[in-house]
Amino acid sequence: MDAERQSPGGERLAARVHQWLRQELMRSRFRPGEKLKLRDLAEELGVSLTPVREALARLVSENALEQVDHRSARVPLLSDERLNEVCELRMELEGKAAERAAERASPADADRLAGIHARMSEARLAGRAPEMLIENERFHMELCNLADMPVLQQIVEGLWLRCGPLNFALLHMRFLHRPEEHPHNEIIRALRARDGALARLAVQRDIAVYSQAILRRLPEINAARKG
Amino acid sequence: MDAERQSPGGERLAARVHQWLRQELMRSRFRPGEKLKLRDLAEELGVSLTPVREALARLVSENALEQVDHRSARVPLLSDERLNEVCELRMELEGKAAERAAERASPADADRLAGIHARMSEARLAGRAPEMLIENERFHMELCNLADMPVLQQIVEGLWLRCGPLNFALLHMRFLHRPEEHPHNEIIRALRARDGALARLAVQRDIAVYSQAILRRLPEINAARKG
DNA sequence: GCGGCGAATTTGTGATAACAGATTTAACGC
DNA sequence: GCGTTAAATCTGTTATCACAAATTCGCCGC
Repeated sequence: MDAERQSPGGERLAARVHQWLRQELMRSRFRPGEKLKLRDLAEELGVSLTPVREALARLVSENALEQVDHRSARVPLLSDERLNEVCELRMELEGKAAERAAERASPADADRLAGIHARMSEARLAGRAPEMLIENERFHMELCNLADMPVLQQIVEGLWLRCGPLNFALLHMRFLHRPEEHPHNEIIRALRARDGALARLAVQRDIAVYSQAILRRLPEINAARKG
Repeated sequence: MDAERQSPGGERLAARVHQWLRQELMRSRFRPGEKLKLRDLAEELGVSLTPVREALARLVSENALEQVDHRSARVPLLSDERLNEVCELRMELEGKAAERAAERASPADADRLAGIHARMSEARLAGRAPEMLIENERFHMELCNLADMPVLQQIVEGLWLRCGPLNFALLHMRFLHRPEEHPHNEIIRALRARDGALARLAVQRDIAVYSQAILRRLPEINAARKG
């Protein structure tokens, strides 16, 4: 770690740690309730405490982590009510984003979204579940991006980050939708038809199904929090 | 500053700096475009760079500040579009909060809100403009609180924080509403009548008027950013 | 005067060390 | 054996230091 002391590419170390942690969180590497330790993370990444500390502080601010006793940071445990609230807000905000996206998307945008969904379906059929999660996130983020509302997009990203640690429960789950009637397909159709209302309903249906599926598993997710 | 070296009351220094900066931001002490310097703030507060650094990192995460060139943090400049987006989201989210608040608020809750509004009106008539801003914020936050949706409340707080630095423009402004028809009064009536739809509309009207007023001043706000 | 170049200062970043509170471990007494 | 307590360790917080990138300032040549 002495080899490249100061960040050479103008890239800040703290930002890299932050990004890395964010990704690991979305990949459900850490379980709800797990405590993240400064020195462990610093050693694994080969950096000092300082950038890790800054990254954790930022993640706490984003509510991706919570400060347990004014001391250490841990992955939050979501109660039923809290998960319901997050999903309700996602339906509200992603619904609005989808509506606006449908009103402004070009055919090329719709194609791009279709490509993401195709890769996601392919990953699912091939059993590459983590990749499926990543592509699913990409689909929703790209849809938000098409709405051209950056503040809204940041808020939605924050809401996703809260649910990330729960998604490992999806890894061993059966299909949530039958492929031919996946809400993503309907979203893509809505974009092509410039039908805002349809896009909103489709994305809300997608979230509702996700919400129900996770909610059923929530007891066992929160029970196995000793690790 | 050597007097109480280590935080005695179990209070973290970084948290205190964060809270202090947040409040100064809401009181419009710093102008949009102004750069916040680590060593200046550290000296003013009598602490070292470390806690200031963490506080700034958190505020950047909350989008209360922005990182300008991957280096220093500054108070964001809001474009017309951005301000419009923030206000649109506030109307959406605070509208929802008001609706839920109206469905669950007790008469005592309505009284409390009426008390806050009374203090706000009093401060305004007495010419204590900064106090008026504080009480106005308190009114909206308390309304969100009554909705019993903590995630929603956090998001709304974040949106307020983005507008905080703009509010100094309100200090020298004429009344936005004639006192007898202030939307806050209608909100209180809606709470007493358990009328969710009315509460939503009233809060949205309040925000819309605010939005228009600030929007008119935005050019001069952003012009005087040499600070 | 004016423009560009280089040194000095400013400013943020990361590592390290000292420290305090909490937790774990160990030992002792009963 | 069991409970209590004290020592050792773990863990997060802060201050200080060293360093690099950016900015500022001043000097020189034209």
